[in-house]
Amino acid sequence: MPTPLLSREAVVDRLVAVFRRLGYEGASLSELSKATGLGRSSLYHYFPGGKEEMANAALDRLSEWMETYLLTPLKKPGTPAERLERVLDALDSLYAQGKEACLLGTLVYGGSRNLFQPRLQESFATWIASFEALIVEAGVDATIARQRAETAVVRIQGALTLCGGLDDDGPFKRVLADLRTALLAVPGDVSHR
Amino acid sequence: MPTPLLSREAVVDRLVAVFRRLGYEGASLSELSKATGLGRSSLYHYFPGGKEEMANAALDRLSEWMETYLLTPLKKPGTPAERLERVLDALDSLYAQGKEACLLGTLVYGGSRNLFQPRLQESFATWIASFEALIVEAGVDATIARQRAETAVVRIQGALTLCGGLDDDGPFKRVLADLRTALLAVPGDVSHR
DNA sequence: GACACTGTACCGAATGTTCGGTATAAATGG
DNA sequence: CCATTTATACCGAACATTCGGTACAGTGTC
Repeated sequence: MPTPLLSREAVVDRLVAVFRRLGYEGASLSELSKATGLGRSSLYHYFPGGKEEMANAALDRLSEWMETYLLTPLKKPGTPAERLERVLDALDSLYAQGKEACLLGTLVYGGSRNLFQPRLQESFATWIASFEALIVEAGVDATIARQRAETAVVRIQGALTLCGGLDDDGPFKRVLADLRTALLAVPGDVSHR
Repeated sequence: MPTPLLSREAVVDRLVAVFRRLGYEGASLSELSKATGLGRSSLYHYFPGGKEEMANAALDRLSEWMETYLLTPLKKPGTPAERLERVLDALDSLYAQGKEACLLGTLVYGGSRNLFQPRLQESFATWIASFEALIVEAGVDATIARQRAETAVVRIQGALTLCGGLDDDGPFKRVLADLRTALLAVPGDVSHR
């Protein structure tokens, strides 16, 4: 076969970008075609299931990302604090310092949430769970760790919403900075939750 | 002239509901028509500017709501704690205990954000400002009050995103419960931010 | 020649929007 | 008090466009 101009991975990356920016309903085939440089037929060659399969491929890509940058760091060497640092750096770059939206958020809002909800559910759950594991490992009580992990994801998501609405990446930067110091704070110190 | 079946206010309320549920692109005229009981052309009688004007009417309605339930309570009698209680109750019911999405969030995600961004910006800003005023009044330092107010809105928005993704209203309930006790905590106590 | 891929043309359905027209109720005028 | 006008509320049907999706005839590589 001719060398593809774009690897499948690269194609999916561009799909992800469009879905993040425009949402599921807003991401028309024309837009997806323009963004990938592929004609309609080529898109349907790679994704016979059409737009829905493209969105699922985008979600696959995100799961892959989470595997790499959230779950794997749990098993890597280093203190919990060091590994948290790496995770937050990865999130910072994933969301372009608060300037780009979250694919999960994009799919949560928008009329086709039900199409993807099982996957959204799973993604959010493993996200929280990975934070939780890290916090527990830092010596925090399991119950507190659990709610602290949820709060962390809540704050990141909320910050992204606010950044989009305010057209200002301040909230995201502040949340991330705070999480860096607050997420692993030890039991004696009650200054964070 | 004929008696209207629905007051304009009632019509807008139903439009709001559809936009919240489906987003701007997802809210088709057929859907808006079905929800209001008005034919497509009748909708254009009320909103000559079409779908965009309908969404703006929805945003007007939200501004009205904020005026009533966020800004007015600032000037009402009662301790800051009492007034905060009322504000959070109002938010709890606005979002149906976490089961319904935020119109602002819905418009932030979705490809037509730029159409509404000035209004989104203003809404988020006054929301934060109203919290801030309440916190300051409770005797908290202005700088801390500011960031605490932002965090509160961040957490509410994030919780709503998570509730949608997880199909579970737990996060919203927990955030609201925490805000009830944490938002006005006095300077000596550093247990919240 | 088999295979992976792509461009073109096309489909039915749905999109947002507009037009022509009807029904009703209040206001107007005698 | 009645007839006529006028303003409003609404609908059905059609508008052009775009939607997601398909059929097919290639093209270029192994």
